Parts: sequence; structure tokens; C-alpha cells
Amino acid sequence: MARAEANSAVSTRRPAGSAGQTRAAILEATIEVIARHSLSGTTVERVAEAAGVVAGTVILHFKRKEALLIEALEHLAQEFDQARRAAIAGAADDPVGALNRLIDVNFDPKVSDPAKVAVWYAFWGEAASRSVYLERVGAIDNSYYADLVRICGDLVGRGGYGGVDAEAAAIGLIGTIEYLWQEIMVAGRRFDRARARRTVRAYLANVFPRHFTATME
Amino acid sequence: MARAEANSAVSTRRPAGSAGQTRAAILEATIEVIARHSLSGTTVERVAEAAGVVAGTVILHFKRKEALLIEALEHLAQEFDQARRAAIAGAADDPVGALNRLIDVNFDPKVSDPAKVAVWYAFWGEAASRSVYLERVGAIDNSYYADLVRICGDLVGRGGYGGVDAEAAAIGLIGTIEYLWQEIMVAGRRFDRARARRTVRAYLANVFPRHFTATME
Amino acid sequence: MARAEANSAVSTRRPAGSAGQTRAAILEATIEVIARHSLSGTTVERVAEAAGVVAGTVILHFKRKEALLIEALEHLAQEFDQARRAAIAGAADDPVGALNRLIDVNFDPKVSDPAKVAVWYAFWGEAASRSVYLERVGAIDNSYYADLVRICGDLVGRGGYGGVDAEAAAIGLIGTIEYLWQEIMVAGRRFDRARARRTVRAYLANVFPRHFTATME
Amino acid sequence: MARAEANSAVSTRRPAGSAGQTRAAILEATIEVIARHSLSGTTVERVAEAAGVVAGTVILHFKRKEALLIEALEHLAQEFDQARRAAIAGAADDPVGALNRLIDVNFDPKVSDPAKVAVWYAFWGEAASRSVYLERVGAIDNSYYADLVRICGDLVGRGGYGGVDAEAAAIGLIGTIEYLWQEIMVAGRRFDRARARRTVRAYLANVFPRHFTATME
DNA sequence: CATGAATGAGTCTTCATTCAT
DNA sequence: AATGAATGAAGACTCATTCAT
Repeated sequence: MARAEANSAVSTRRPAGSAGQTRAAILEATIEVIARHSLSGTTVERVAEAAGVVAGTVILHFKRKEALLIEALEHLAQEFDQARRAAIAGAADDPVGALNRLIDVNFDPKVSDPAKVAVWYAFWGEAASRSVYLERVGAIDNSYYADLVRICGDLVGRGGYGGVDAEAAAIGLIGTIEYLWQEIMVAGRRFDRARARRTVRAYLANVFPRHFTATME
Repeated sequence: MARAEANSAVSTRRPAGSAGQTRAAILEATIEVIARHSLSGTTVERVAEAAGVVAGTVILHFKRKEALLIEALEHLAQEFDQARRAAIAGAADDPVGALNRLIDVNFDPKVSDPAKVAVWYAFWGEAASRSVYLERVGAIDNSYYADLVRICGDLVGRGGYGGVDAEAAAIGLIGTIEYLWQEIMVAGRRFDRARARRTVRAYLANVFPRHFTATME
Repeated sequence: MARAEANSAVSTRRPAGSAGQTRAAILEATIEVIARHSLSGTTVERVAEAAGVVAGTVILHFKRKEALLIEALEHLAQEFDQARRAAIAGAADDPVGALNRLIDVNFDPKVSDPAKVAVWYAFWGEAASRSVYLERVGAIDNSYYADLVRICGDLVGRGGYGGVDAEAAAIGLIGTIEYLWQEIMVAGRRFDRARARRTVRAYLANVFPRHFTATME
Repeated sequence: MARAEANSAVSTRRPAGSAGQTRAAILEATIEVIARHSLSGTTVERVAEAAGVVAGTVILHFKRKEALLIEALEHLAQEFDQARRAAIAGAADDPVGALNRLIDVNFDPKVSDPAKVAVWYAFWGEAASRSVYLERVGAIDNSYYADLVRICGDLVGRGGYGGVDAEAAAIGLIGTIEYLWQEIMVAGRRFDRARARRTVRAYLANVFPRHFTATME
């Protein structure tokens, strides 16, 4: 909130050669506004106000509102993707550690910020009728899915869980996390992250009892 | 509705029941339009066109657009709720049968119609910023959750699954179904319902191996 | 000016089933506004105000501003075309009479209304870069040209003007009239129509001395 | 312009003369842009781009867009005026030669460049509602008119064309040329200049048969 | 009950212009 | 002299809603 004012005390506007700063502020403001007003209530004016600029400035930087939304979505998608990818790096040698890190990252306050989660679901809600969104949202979800199936498969194989269906285990894991994310959207700041982590671990303990317990950390 | 047909033959009176018919047509049209254009692209005019009336008529019946949307959501929520409730009726005596019926109903083509699923997620996407939606969507999800926890708890107790966390098992089940519903939204008519049912059963087999197998039916 | 108010004393708006009336009023208003403000100064708002409606109503009837302009142009073009065509009907039998009637019609106050003339040149001014306008404006001018060449050719043949080039005579006639039309645009209400007619006849007398004199009527 | 290149090598001083060069480039670019996009489509940004500068620079040199347009019009008007004046210099002694030179200059590719002609009519189109334009465009047209009437009068007197109305002859000449200029605007590069010259001479031959023939040159 | 015509509040977008650098 | 960033006023168009018929 009130980003643009920061750089200059006297003049209300025009902080000089600061191109990217304004852009970034607008992008951040977009997330805020979508979270508060949903996609259908997101207007260029509201975004501008939240970014401390004027509507024209938003268009100046993003050409069209649609482009702004897509860029905001892409921004978010990449943030999620990178965080998850970092968490499961080296999963081949340590699937259990990878899954634990994945849980942590999914409920890290910075990643699963209520505003970001709300925005994520806002885009999902429009995805069915907007292929542009679907491509972005869908792409990251698909790669996430593939990674998890691989990790669960590893664990099934090496952990001696003969009867366990790795794919179903992975889907159950994703679904469990998603269910809890939906709670974030509803509960906002009151969401209990520790309990959420415990619930996911309880889920994993149900399927892989020799490698997980609900109360680990 | 049956009444309306009765006097369409003689018609000594004004087209009785036509009011209710129009209302229903508009409500149906609303689902169609939201599915195709998302909430932000749903206009009274588009709904009217899909229902074969003019925009004024839509307002005549629902007073405000917002009321129309809420009623459409409520309609959908009740449809889902009733179908699920019917499926798990008598769950106390037969938790396994209840869960199997629940799976079937969740992937019944009438219940999980791509359009309806898309609309459901569209409302979810706006729920964070519209408490009206959240109440409706949230309410049915909560009662659904409570029912499932109870059923899973029953199964854990009676089935001798000592180590299994019933709550986590229920959440995993809901999440698994939800994950597959998202696939419906993406895949539309191409969605493979049989495979979806198998996946959910595989999930249940992972947690309750002595009562479920992936390929049951 | 203030067309719409005429039909209803009490209510400021909504004259009932009067669809075409409003359309016509807007079209007339468009001519007025273009004449006063030129094409680049013609806004939907100004047109609406001149027509006694609101900007949205203009769009309601014409969908897009561009369509309104094109329709206004077409309206004008047809008016000119019909008037001229009527004047030269039966030219085959009486070329001299046809030319005289053509002169009269071209300087008839209703046809060569200063506003209409200004609008005509406004469209000409944009025609070079807007093929839509060019097609309309060009089409009527071409047929006009062809008619005149034919009539002059007749007169050359039957009148015994051996040395006269009919095409050049026709072009000179069109050009003379056009030159005087430009004066209308400049002089507005002060334009001397009688003198204009005399000038054109003087032109014809220069070329066809045995059939025309400057001061005929 | 030559000076600028001279010090581009050493450059002990600031790029002298660059100011005037930029101004000229912007003026030229303005003609280009108006020709391609008409007056209503001419934006400072487009002009700037065509001139290879940014929008701010255009304003820097001309203060206001309106001033730029007026200056461009004045530039054009003077170019036309000078060319025509040069052509009819010495007309008193040789009216026939003056008229022939006038024809040539009017269809000289440099003078009647399609872009320039389009721009000329673009200004005409707005002249009715912009007195600034009317003054400029009107002024040159008036002096042109007066010159031609004088020349034709001379020819009538000295050439023994007793019955010919000099004023009407002059107006017919101007109108003929104008008619052909409109063809330039429509036809662009495909315009047949030789045929145009022939047509004008045919016109003069119609009026002054003993001094002109269509095919002279 | 239903419609067609109209409204007016908003929304996105364009564009001339300003100004610090 | 020139630029890049920003502004703000104005513009076209959308859309929920009103209302006489």
C-alpha cells in the first residue's frame, strides 16, 4: 500500500528513471485487489489506486487490463512453481525429506499467503472459460502432479509398500493440500498452519505408516 | 410443472404456471452462461438470450442480477447436497456401501456435468471476496466434511484400522474427488468417469485395504 | 434541436414504441454536429445531446460510433444522388432541360444546405485514409460523372458542337459546381444561390453558346 | 543541413542546427501521418514515431499539437502557392504560356504528390468548423482565383473571344483541375498525370479553341 | 407476464501535455 | 535539445436497471 510515494518527498509523482519499480508495484497491487474484490470486481482504477498511481499509468505499463491479469497470474504461478521445485529438489535420494519439505513450503506463510491463495482460486474459477488462464494454471499443476507421482512411486518401491497405488497416493496428497488451501481462503489470517501440516502428515501416515507420523517435527 | 401441461390444451385462463417455467428456464440458462463465460462474463443480456427472453424479463423475475446468481448457486448447491445425502443415507449400518455410492454419485454424469462443475468453481473463485457465496458454498462443504469424517471414523473403528487417522482419511477422500473434479472442468466431455471412479477406489484401497480395491465394480 | 421532447409532455424520456423516430433524430443530429465540429470533433456525447438523448442511446441504436458515421454518410449520399437522378431523368430527350434542372437541384437550399455540404467535404477529407468512406463517396461521384458525360455527349452530337470534347465539358461542369459548393461551405447562409446558378450557366454558355446564356431563368 | 554533417566528425560544439533539422523532420512526418491516417487519426505519438523522436519532443518544438497542424498546413499552402505563382509569372505578356505552365505545375509529381493532396483535402474537410484552417486554405485559393480570372480576362480580350465569360472560364478551369486532384487522392500512385494534363487542355480548347488543343505538348 | 426503449453509472482506453533528469 | 515516466481529462462502449405500454 502506498508504494510509489516512498521514493520522493516533494513531488507527488514522477520518481524519474524508475520504470520497473512502478511496474512491480502495480503487479503487487493487482494481487491485492483481486484478493479483496475477486476478478470480476478488479478494475484498472482500483489497481491504480492500490499502487499509488493513476489508471492511465497502469495501461501505460501493461497496454491492456487483460495483459496485466495474465502477467499477475504468471507471476503467481512461477512463485508457486519455484517454491515447490526447490522443495523437492533431490527427491530421488530422499523422497521422505522431499515430501516433508513440500508440506512445509505449501504452508509457508509467504507462499500460501491468503491473498495469493484467493487469487489463485479466482483464476481457477475463470479458467474453464478462458483458455489463456487454463494454460498457465493447468501447466504448473500438471508438472506438480507428475513430480508427486514419481516421488510416491519411489517411496512405494523402496519403502516396501507393495499394495499401495502410487498415483492414487499422490492425488490424495495433492487433494489434501488443496482442501487445506481452500480453508486458507476461507479463514484468512486465522488459518492454523501447524494444524494443516499435521493433517497432511497424518494423511501420509495413513498411506505410508512406516515413514510418516502426524506429529513429526 | 405437471400442472402447466394440463391446461395448455383448453386454456380458458391465462397461461398459468408460465411464470414458474420462465423462472426455471432463466435459472438453467444462468448455469449455461456462467459455464461458458465465467462469472465476470455473465451478463443479464446473455442469460436472457440463452433463456429465450429479454433482459427486462430476467430482472422482472429476480429483481437484481446478484439475486439471480445467488439463487443459481443455491440451486446447484442443493442439487449436489441432496445427491450426496441420498448416497450416504444409511451409512451407519454400511459405511463401505455408503462410500461406494458416494463415489458413484460424485461422478454421475448428471451431477458432475462439466457445466455445473465449471459453475461451481466459478463461485468458489469469487467466494473469497463475496461472503454470500462463501456461506452457501462453505455450508454444503462443511456438512459434507462432517459426514465423511463420521463415516471414515466408523470404518476405522469397526474395520480394525487402528493406526488410521479418520479425519485425514476423510480429507484425503474429499481432496481426491476434488482433484478429479478439476479435471472435469479442464477435460469437459472427454473426461473419463470410469477411470476417475477407479482412482478414488484406489485411494480408499490405500487407506482401507481390507475393504476396497481399485477395480471393484 | 430538441427533437425527442416533442412526443411526450410529462416524462422526459421513453416515448414508447417510437423506435425509428429516435434513430432518425440521431442521424439528423449527427449531420448537425459534424457540420459544426468536423469529423474529428464529433463525439457520441455531442451527437446525443443534439438529438436530445443520452450517449448510451446513440450506441443502443447504432452499435458503434463508426457505424453511425457511415450511416449518416450513406444517408447524405443517397439524398444527393436521388435529387440529381430525379433532375436528369428524361435527359435523353432533353439534354438542355436536364442540365438546367441539374443546376437548380445542386443549388436548391435543401440539397446544398451549408451543413450538408460541410459534412460532405468532411467525409471527403477523411476518404483518402478510410476506404469505407471512399467507397460511398466515390460511388455516387462516379455515377454522377458518367451521367454528365453522356448528357454532354448528346448535346455535342445533336447540337452541332463538332469541336467540343464532351468529357472535358462534363468535368468542367462538375468542377464548376464543386467550386461553388466550396463557397457554400465558406459562406454558409450568406451564399448567393442565384449568382451561383448564373455562374454555372455562364460556364455552359462558354461551351455551348447556342443553348445556354448566363441569364436564362 | 550541410552544416550539421560537417561537425558530426569532430564535434567540439553541441550539434548545431540539429534543432532546425528536427523541426523539419517533424513537419514532414506530420504530412505523412495525416496522409495515411487523416486528421482525426493523427496523434502526436504517431507523428513522433514517423519523425524518429518521442512525443515529448514534438511538443517541445511546437508547444501544442494544434500549432503543429497549422504550421504543416501553412507549409503546404506556401509550397502550392509559390509553385503556382512561379508558373504564372509574366502572364501579362503571355497568357497562353502561363496557363500551360500552370497545368504542368499542378500535375507536377512533386506538387501534386498524393500524400500532399490527401493532406490538403483533409484540412479542407475540417475547414468549415475551424476558422484557422479556413483562413489559410481560403487565402491561397482566393489569390489563385483572382490570378486566373485576370489571365482568362486577358485572353478573352486579346484573343477575340467576345462571348466568353472570363470568370466562368476561370472557375471552370479551377474546378477541372480540382476534379482531377480528387482523382489523385483516390488513385494515388496509379494516377495518370499525362491524361490529366490532356483533359485540362481539352477543357481550355473547349473555351478557347484557337489557342488550345488537347494534345499540344 | 413480457417487452422494447431508454438511462446513467461505470470501465477501459487514448492522448495531449507536463516535468524531472 | 531530448527523453521517459506520469498525468488527467475525455472518449467509446457496456450493462444493470427502470418504466410505459
